[in-house]
Amino acid sequence: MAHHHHHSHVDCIRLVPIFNHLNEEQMSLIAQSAHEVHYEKNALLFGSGDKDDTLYIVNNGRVRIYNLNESGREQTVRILNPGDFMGEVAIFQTESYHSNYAEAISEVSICRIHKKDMNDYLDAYPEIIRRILSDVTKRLQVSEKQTMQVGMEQVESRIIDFLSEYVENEENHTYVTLPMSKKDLASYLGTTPETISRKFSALEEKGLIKQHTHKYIEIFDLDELLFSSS
Amino acid sequence: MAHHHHHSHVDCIRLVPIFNHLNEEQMSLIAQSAHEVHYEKNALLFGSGDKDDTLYIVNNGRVRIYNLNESGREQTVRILNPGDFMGEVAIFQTESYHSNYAEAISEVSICRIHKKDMNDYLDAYPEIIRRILSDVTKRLQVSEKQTMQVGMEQVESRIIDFLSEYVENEENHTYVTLPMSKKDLASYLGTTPETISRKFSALEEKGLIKQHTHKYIEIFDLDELLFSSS
DNA sequence: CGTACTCTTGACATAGATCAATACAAGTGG
DNA sequence: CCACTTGTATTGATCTATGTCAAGAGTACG
Repeated sequence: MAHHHHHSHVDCIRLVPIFNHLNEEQMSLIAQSAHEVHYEKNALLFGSGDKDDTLYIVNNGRVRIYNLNESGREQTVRILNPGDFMGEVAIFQTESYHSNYAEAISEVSICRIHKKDMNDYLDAYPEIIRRILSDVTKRLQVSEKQTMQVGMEQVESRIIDFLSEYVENEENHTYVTLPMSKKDLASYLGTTPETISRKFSALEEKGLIKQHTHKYIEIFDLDELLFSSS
Repeated sequence: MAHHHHHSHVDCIRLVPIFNHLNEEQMSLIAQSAHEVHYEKNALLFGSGDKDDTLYIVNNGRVRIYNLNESGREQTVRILNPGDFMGEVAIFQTESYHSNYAEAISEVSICRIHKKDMNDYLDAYPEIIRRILSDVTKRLQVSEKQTMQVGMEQVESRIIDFLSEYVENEENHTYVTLPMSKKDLASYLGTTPETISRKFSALEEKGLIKQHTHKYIEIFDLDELLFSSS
């Protein structure tokens, strides 16, 4: 399922915000203790309750983190892109158990660094831990916002808010390329695919957006769209 | 509204998990740069968007952190007890703005430490930042769990889950003393006071709990209660 | 002891979940 | 490169949990 490569220099260290302030020499030292691992699409990298003591850094591809409730519904927590890391729960707390699930949503290459090694680097280069803290703090902020949205806002507002975070502009076209399937978007926004589908259709009927393909959505008037949600 | 005291030794440093591994001398050094501030019940310590660059440590009393959505509904994010800290968003990220609201839910005394001073201590005593990271990581985990619950679970399950985290035992009595008003509980669980009220009544009718006072709730059979939610 | 919350209960409205059937898209193997 | 299979997306019909509005009861506090 997962197959291993060994390089003397592992590229991913160089790309990652938590390490890229280091010099070449320092980075290649760290790289030596990192294992590169590949996963195919849909592979489960780890599950809730798994004992583990490595930090995962995404080198290539995308990973989805989610939780399961008792009735088996999934709540997507976040999507990791290259340069993002995960598994810090297992590293920075005394109990080394994962609290959620990580799934490859494309072919993925990952660098894994052991807790023990990581601790050495944290001691040697204190800037690393500051960057990690900054990242985790940011994520806490995002997570708290997501909690509020999921608990208090109508689905339509959540969608609009989500879209507004992914808008791009190009020669007076405003559009969004959804970073995940609508199924996963539903899970991220705490609703069902059916409801997502209906709400997108509703926005389209109101003339606010146009769905060119399932993932490519044109936005006619962003301000009006934002206004309509409040 | 808030009145200031100056002590050469500020007690709160001693009590706080992120500092209490330091020796007396180190703690009193830090204490010297900490300001103790008192707030009365219902005072707002800070609001979303406020520029600020201090870390807040709760010395006495309880503080509620919440967010507001556009329609003015509050989502309670967490309740701080003595020893807990907040405001790390403003400290550990480059932009020094609060992203949520903090309100005293009792009379409160707080220690405030400036970003600049804090950074010095982080450099001098690296263990502090590790403890902070561990705390923030833990909170991220809790927040992600809360997101899932608010998004995916029925209100009754959320209540039961909440109760199960606060159960105490005493001479074959199982009970919960609610750490906040039902109004605030509603906000924490992403619902309304009315719904909370109804669900508690429903649990009582099913013979699973008995509400002796508004905040003191006896639980007859915890296992059965937990079972009934799944 | 009365003013002001918080809490409870009722009646009613509705957003969104669920179930089911069909259409679309993408990936696979011949 | 085209059938075929599998998963994703859409749309409709129905059901239900929970929100909203309103009125009364309980509690706490000055």
